[in-house]
Amino acid sequence: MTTTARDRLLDAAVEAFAEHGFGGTTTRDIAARAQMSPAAVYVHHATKEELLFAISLRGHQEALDVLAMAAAGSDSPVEQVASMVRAFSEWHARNSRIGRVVQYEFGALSPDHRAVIADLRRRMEHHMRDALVAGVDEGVLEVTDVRGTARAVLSLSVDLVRWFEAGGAHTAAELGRLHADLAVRMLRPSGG
Amino acid sequence: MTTTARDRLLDAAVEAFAEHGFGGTTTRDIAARAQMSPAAVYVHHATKEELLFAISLRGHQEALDVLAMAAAGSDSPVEQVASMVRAFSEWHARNSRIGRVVQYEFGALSPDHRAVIADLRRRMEHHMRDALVAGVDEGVLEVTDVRGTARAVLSLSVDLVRWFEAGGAHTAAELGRLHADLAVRMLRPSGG
DNA sequence: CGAGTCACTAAGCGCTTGCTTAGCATGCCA
DNA sequence: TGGCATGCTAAGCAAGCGCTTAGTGACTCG
Repeated sequence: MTTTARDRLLDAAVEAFAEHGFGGTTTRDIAARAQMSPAAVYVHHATKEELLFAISLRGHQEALDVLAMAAAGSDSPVEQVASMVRAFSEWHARNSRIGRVVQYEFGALSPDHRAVIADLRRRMEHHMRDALVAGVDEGVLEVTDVRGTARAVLSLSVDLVRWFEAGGAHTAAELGRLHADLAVRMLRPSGG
Repeated sequence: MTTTARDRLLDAAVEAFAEHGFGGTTTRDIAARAQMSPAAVYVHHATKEELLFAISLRGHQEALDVLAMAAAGSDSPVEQVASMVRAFSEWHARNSRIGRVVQYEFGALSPDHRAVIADLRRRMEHHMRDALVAGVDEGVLEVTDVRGTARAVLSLSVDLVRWFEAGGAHTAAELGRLHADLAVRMLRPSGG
């Protein structure tokens, strides 16, 4: 199977990059984790940086899809925010190694690749901002700084890749619920 | 001046580690940024990892102090949380390069050094947890999952090192105020 | 004045790095 | 049956790595 070897390589690279960082990972380490010779890496990817880009692109696209699907699931801005945060946190918990590479190794990408990824990131933030603006318009959310608040809400999900481990104090689903609840409370009008 | 050269080296290492990661930084790069020969690095620090540890230790101690001082400034749990989050976010914004090294390069430390830093991190989380527990006891905060919520509140501050840049859309002080406000709203009892 | 200390450098050692080359087994299509 | 593409490996190249060594000039102190 062609896909299998290529995917084994991607999985190995995710683990290695998450553990040692892009700069601290050797192509020999990636090859060994994928049970291949060092040269096999270059059959599937031209450079180490292209391997990182492949991981980063797929990760960002998946995360963006998660947000888009959650936003599309309701017409109520409050439900949209809750659903986005729950799904985004759950995805980051379930894919915490990919998330770490995606979030921390942005600077290791080439300028061209960085531009592609930056665009995906902008679209993620816009999904959240759109829901906040709609909520303010309808009077169901109270947000003075849309840009800063959207980032803060997304930070709840993103930051968990720094410490999350499967089998720890929280499951992915628990964190999703907790963060969704906290996000909604953050944004609700201060009754008055 | 002895201190000057040593500090120039630490500053150079912070910039280099923040930009390329620990593994992606060469001792030659650090030396060049500090305007010294490569061998001069080893006059002041035995290894590259010890340089990282010196940065990480100082950074964690400063951040812990910031939290401790903020917590000590009031008897009201609500004010404590607001003050801690404001100060913690401001510190992370003003020291975003140090913050990035401190937060992202934990895994590059030796096991011994990692244990020292892990203890400082535990104490940071406990400052926040203590305020949350006090607030729940007094009935001024509503928190069901103290551990998860303490982490979420601190995430607002920590995650900004990923994207913050001086001269961007927000100042450090603005982010401090925004995050403090969001944190308090997150925790206030849902009136009823 | 001479011995010792200190911050520093030029040169380089042994090893590892990202990546290449040459070649081999397998499977597909004419 | 033969030619060619595909997926892989053993070996290795040039460059760069962390760190060491031997030595230098400035300073301190008896």
